[in-house]
Amino acid sequence: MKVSREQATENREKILSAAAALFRERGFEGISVADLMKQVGLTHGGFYGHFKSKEDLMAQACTYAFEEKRRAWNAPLARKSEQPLVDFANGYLTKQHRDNPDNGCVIAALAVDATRQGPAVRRAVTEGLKQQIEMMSLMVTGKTAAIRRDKALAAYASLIGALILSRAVDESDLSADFLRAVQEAVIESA
Amino acid sequence: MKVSREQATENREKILSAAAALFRERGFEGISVADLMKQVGLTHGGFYGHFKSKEDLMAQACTYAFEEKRRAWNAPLARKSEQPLVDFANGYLTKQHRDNPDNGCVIAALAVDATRQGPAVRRAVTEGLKQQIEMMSLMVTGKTAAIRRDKALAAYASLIGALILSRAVDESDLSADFLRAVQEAVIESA
DNA sequence: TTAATTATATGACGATCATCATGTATAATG
DNA sequence: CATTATACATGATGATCGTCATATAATTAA
Repeated sequence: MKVSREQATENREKILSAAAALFRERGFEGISVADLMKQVGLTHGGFYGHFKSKEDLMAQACTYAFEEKRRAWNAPLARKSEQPLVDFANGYLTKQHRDNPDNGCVIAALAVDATRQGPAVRRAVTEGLKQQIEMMSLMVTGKTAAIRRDKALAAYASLIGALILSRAVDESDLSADFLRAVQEAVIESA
Repeated sequence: MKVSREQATENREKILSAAAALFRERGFEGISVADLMKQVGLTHGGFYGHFKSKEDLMAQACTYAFEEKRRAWNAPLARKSEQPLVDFANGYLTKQHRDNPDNGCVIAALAVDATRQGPAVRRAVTEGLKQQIEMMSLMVTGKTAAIRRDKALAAYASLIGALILSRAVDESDLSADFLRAVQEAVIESA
């Protein structure tokens, strides 16, 4: 059955959106092409009309998810907060974010997975990460751009580390401690 | 073919050791039972004489790897270094460590994977992580034990974050920058 | 309206996987 | 030495996977 050109474009977008969520939630290998298409309401065969391969989708879904998050995370800068980094960290290191990876940070959810994927995925992840770092460079203070960049690199490593650890442990107190301890460390360093 | 009881124990140990390395290198799903056994020089059938399931092996391999690393990473404390945290970070944030995950930090390699595994794996990872945090609490300074623990939590998040990011990106300059920036941040905070 | 195009559905392919049943040769036991 | 126990080998099972060939039906173009 064919579908209007408009509908087809919408379907493609739905696949991307569902993949961006499911990959973050379950990892790249945690969702099959068939299951993904089922979630979108299509059958598996149609997938290859939209994407060259599953790996092609992985890369595009990462880029899609990065763009999706960029606007939301730029809020502290957009509203010209006095302490944008602290605001950003406060939003990033929440239980809400920890418990909803499907709508969360691409890096925290998929960076390790991406290490084991092909060049296209690595490329997409690196580009998204670099844009994140650029954004965070605007949130820190420092005499030179190089100093600000280093601060951003270190701060981002802290944030994704804390989120990953808070997700990995099976003790809720310890999980919360990671979020809080790094939040306080960010505040202190600001 | 049967094998001496001693040889069987040795084989079990070899499976654990190989799994601890291969899981860290490729992720839990990145190595099959058959391939793992081949690396050890055995066939896949014998596996289930040693382990209840692959997930059982995952959990045991994590515990094995944690113990393997504990001694090495305790060195700065054992030699009563003046700045044990800095020494530890200097060893942790190296290209050598980045490029050899199979012999490296269990958490940096498998924490995200573990999030998607069953209770046994989560348990093993949480226990290993807690011991790491305890060790790092002895490397930092602070008035109370609670303060030292918070410092250790934050420092560890930074370290694993930096290592994960340095492994994920496909630009060697950026990769090195993550290692260096966090190294400097640790030195500064000490 | 007719013809060409194409988005999706159906079904199949070969590969890979975890797991298990069974066979076999050797160690352990007496 | 004879018997039993068992560690491992072989091979099979059913499930799942990515991918593709083909069919179908509806849109688009003429």
